[in-house]
Amino acid sequence: MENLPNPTEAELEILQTLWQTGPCSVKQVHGILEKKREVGYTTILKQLQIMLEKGLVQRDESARIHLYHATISERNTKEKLVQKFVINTFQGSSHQLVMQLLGNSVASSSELAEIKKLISKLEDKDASSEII
Amino acid sequence: MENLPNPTEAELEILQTLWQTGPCSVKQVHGILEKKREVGYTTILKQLQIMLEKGLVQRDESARIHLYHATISERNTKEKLVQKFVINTFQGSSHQLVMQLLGNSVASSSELAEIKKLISKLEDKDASSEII
DNA sequence: TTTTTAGTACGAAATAATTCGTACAACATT
DNA sequence: AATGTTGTACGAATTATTTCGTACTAAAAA
Repeated sequence: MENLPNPTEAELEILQTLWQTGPCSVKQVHGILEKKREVGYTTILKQLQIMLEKGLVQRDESARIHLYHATISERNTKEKLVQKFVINTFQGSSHQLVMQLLGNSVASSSELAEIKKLISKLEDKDASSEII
Repeated sequence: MENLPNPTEAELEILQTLWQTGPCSVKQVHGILEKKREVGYTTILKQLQIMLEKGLVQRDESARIHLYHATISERNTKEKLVQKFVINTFQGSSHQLVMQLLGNSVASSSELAEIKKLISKLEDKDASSEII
């Protein structure tokens, strides 16, 4: 349970690739990211090396072509990032953020339904804890 | 309608102060922020000067003590920051972010009620647009 | 008028983040 | 074996962010 630093923006972009694709060579990561924006091969290589130093990724060096994989889970990483964002931007009030998200983004009706379902579940939990 | 850069983390901290308190001198901002963390007076001064250059704040120089105020609205700024965050972290899916927020943060029942109310309103809007 | 106080301006150091050029190494092909 | 191809390593430039020391200026106090 080490305490790794939060990934930076560029690092997160690479992590997303690794989460989605699984273990990747530098070339693979570069190929994927280059479709989104122009970026040099060695830039990605260097990023991955830095992330290795930080412990954000590990690599399999048994073959000549090293394969990198994320050492932190998508779920956990995003939770931390969200937490930090909420503190910085909404002084810790995630409720405010939810309200703004609902107000701005046009959620589809199926998405709204899903959210309502989750809320009901939460309310049930709430109610049962009140009984104690 | 200029297009100003998004504030950095330290800049946002200062903006929050200005939004909450209204026009402030450097000393006032410093006084407020120093309660949260140790920070030098000239650091805040310099930040405000940089923010002035960027156009994030304006100042009233008519008196000896300059008064700074935000040029960008809290609402608008946070919308942009949220948008960027959602793109970086959730590939643009604000729905995912909402679900994670609800799942993690323990919302109070009154907050949940408020969210439900907003959803109903959104569903009404949705329904009326479907009729077309 | 001299001195002290309270402010702003300026420059620049420290740190972090991002990017890439060049060199070197291993493998494949001729 | 010689040559080309495809990797990794290393160093360093660039840019953004954050911080603060020192100098200067205007006002207030003595």
